[in-house]
Amino acid sequence: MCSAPIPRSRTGRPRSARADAAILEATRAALVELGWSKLTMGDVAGRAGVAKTTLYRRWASKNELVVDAVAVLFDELELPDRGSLTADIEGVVRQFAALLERPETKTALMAVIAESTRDEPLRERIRVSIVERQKRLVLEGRRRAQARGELPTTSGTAPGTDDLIFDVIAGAVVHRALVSAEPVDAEWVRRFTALLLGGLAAAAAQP
Amino acid sequence: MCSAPIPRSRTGRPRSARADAAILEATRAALVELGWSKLTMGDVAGRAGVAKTTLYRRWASKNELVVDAVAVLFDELELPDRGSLTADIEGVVRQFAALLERPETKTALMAVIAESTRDEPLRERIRVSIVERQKRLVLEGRRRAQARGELPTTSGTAPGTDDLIFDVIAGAVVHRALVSAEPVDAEWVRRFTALLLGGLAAAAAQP
DNA sequence: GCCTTTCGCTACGCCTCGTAGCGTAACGCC
DNA sequence: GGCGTTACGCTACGAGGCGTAGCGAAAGGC
Repeated sequence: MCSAPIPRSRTGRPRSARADAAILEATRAALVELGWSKLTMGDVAGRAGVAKTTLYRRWASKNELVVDAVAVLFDELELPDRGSLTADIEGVVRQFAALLERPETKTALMAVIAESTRDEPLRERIRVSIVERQKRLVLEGRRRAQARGELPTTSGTAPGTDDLIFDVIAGAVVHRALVSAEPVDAEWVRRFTALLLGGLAAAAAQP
Repeated sequence: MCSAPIPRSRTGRPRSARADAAILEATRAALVELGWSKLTMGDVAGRAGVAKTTLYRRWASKNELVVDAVAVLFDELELPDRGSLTADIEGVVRQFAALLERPETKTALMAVIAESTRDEPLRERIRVSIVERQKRLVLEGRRRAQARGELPTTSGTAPGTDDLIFDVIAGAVVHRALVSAEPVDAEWVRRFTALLLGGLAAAAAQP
């Protein structure tokens, strides 16, 4: 999330936090207007009102800049208690779909993932800033469902189940929205959730 | 799939089919070596032994070229009858995962999908050349499972079910392999298939 | 008030893009 | 076999982005 992890000198002129915010905001604006492929570092610098060199002092490449600019959007995802596991899943699926509808996430997410297949540090950055960060939703949802008695306790659950569920939910929604390019409407959400819950129930029945 | 659909004049020197094949092969080789972002049209032309202008006469952009170069790889997917729906699903999931392990598909697939979010014709090209084309696997698998009595007949199945299943399978595997960047090993395949089948069984029990 | 670091700015070499123009090569048709 | 048509290889070009270097000025810590 932060442009320079920690090891920054204590002396000298400090980096402008204002510039950081302006750059990330400008990056998102540029993504909306231009999309990933036509976004240029010079353009972002111009929008943010900073010099291009300032930009390169903080982010080594367009990839890392965009990851940071988009990552914060995913933190908007929430999991309010809707009373049942079904409602909780449907709610988060709808939220995630809405997030993927936004042009800046739509055009950036797949692009940085594509780049990450050839760039291990970038993949790690994505994993830490976005993927692992949002698994909290699965953990919270399961914890709540267990409290309600809708799912068996953790002791009876195989390790890696949360990862599996996360891949299924996020993967299906992304594929529906960006690859199939068809709407994630109420009907689809209902049916997908029913499918997933049916699978979870079956798994709970016979470990 | 074909570079120029059909409306090509009958007179004059015909386009070299040899060049077509060489270009697509060179594109795949370049994807393996350089990845998506560093692949250039000039480089592909050089590898294929053709002039850069020849390349532009057939494909308007790098995006369309790569879609055509990669699309044929997906046709390798097969669905041999493995005796049960479980085995059929596990088999195709393994095949799909193996395909996504190949560097040329790994780096290209996400990239062209990212581009397609801002390029309607490209999205359509992907849909026709790859996505819709591979739904045949779902249709065939369901048909077979119905013949075995493992699934109810089509009449009792809601429309769009095949699309849902396709999004779940393809989405989950892609997400596991490229986003989570963890191996699609035998254990994961087994558990994912069990989850999906449990969901299908539940859906069949109560329409 | 000095030292250190960042800042904005300008300029640069390098590369890729996509196109234009040329002469030549390969085919269908008569 | 000749003619018309189209594709081909080649060269060259302007446009534009990349990433870096070097400068003087500004903004903090001590």
